[in-house]
Amino acid sequence: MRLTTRGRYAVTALLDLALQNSQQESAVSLSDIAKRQSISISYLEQLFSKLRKRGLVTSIRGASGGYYLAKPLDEIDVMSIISAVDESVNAMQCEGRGDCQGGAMCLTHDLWCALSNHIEHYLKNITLAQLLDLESVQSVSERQHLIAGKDITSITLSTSEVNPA
Amino acid sequence: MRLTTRGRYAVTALLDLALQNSQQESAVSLSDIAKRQSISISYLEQLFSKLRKRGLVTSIRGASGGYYLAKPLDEIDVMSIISAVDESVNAMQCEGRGDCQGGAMCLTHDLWCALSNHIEHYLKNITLAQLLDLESVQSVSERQHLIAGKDITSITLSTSEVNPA
DNA sequence: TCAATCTTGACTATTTTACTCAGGATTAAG
DNA sequence: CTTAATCCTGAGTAAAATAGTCAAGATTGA
Repeated sequence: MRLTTRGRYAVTALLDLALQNSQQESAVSLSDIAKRQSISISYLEQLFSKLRKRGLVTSIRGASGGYYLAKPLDEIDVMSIISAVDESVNAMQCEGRGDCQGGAMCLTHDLWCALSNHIEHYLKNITLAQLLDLESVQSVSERQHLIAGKDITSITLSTSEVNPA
Repeated sequence: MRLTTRGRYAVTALLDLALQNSQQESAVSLSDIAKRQSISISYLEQLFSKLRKRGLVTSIRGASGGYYLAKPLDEIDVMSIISAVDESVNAMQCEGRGDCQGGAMCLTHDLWCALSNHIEHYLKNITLAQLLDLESVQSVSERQHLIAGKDITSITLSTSEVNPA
């Protein structure tokens, strides 16, 4: 199982790209994203290389080049982003093969298998479109001068049923 | 976010302990668990030290000593086990403080916050008692000679709604 | 032309993981 | 009382992963 800052950076960067794309016609350069989100350009280059190979972004080379989202906002989910930059989001060391314990299945195989599926399903159902609508994303992006302030209705992630506290 | 093999080993070991406790009166030694689950004794000692400090197991020192579960099976959930041996299962680097980006909240703060809550809630609702009832745990433990074979009704983890495939 | 940008791949410091090792404390059994 | 089995503690370590940096090149708008 890997849910590290790398995946987080990737989602943040794509969210920034999405916000900027909505404000301007031209491609968005990595140096812009780097400044705004406090991520090093070199590191972003690494991440975007993988994102491009997975078909999540398209690139324009040369001066005034940069990146665009390759798909509509509601067709890019968080799971795709994370799995593009991390090798796996799999909680199982046997990668589903069931040979955890010297070729045989270990006691907790099914537990980790179910957990992986659970997380995967959860992240697959959150798209960039949904994230953009979040109130918190709106307010943070205003602070970062990504977009102009606008009236929004308060939208929350559908986690009320899993976070009753 | 940390869901590594360490947490896995801990759950596996406690599951072994639970199974053995149900078969014998005496305390279960780490060397027994080590043999059956292919985990080194030294590593188990490290894990059980943390599990004891969290009140999940009780120990008996000296010859023919060992461990018992400190609570009933249905009061020990997977989340407690994992958080006992891993520092955190928190997907956020700011640990919920919201100072992800140089003191301010980053764009994806709420997403990771929701994800953490989601996983946490999921794992809190799986207890050792439930795991013991799993058909796969039963069959694996029979292979490991932990328990005698017995007729069981097929019970599955309640993941059908998250794993439709 | 040239400066901005993407592209690629190698390199590196730090941290985490998954252990091992050594020695001490405790206690049931002989 | 002695001994062996066990828990207990803390330090040490090799390998892997993470989170980057660095250098050199390719492309292209201005």
